[in-house]
Amino acid sequence: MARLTRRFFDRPALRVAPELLGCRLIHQRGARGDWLEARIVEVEAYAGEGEDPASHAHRGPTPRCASMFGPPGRFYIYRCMGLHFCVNLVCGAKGQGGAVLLRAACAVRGLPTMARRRGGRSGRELANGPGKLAQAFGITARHDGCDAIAGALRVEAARERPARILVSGRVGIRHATERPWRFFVADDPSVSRTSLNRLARQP
DNA sequence: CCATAGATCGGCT
DNA sequence: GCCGATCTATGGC
Repeated sequence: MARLTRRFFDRPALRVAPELLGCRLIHQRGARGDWLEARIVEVEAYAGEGEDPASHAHRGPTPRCASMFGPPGRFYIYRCMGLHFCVNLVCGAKGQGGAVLLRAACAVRGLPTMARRRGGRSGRELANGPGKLAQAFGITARHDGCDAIAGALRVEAARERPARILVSGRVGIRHATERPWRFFVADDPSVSRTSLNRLARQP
């Protein structure tokens, strides 16, 4: 077990985000159930209330983003475009509203279950996007607000730090509010494919 | 390879 | 009403 600490998440999302690369997203379903595990390869930071126009927390708490304002180290899960779910980790002190979006991961354990949930896809296609990652893990709104440190669904510390990390703008954010807050593992096939990848730089 | 339509929900212009 | 922290299927080059 390589548990993360509450303190790890009790920092600005921008600081936590790059350190989540290489960490493991794990979904342990009962003593005899499946063990799903994936190495996180792409994340985005979103700041709290009043700091970041692209963040759901920008204008303060709403019913949807209430868990962003809860204690750090828990999940903020929301439905995107009416269809998919996106998985975030709450960062910073309680009441601030910061979070890191998990955008992509490389599946390392429980591949058959993920493949079934992903309609028979395999390899990098299992979790190379925010909605795909949530689908592969079976994550829905019922995980919103759940503990991400010791729960059945959780994040564990990295065994090895990624060799090279790159930064780019966040995907799908309007130019006026754009910030270089997307972090991903260089040359990793499980990173989502976007034109921003070519423009990425060293942190 | 690239562009686009459609699914469908919460929050705000 | 409209737009968005998305993905897939489809059609064109």
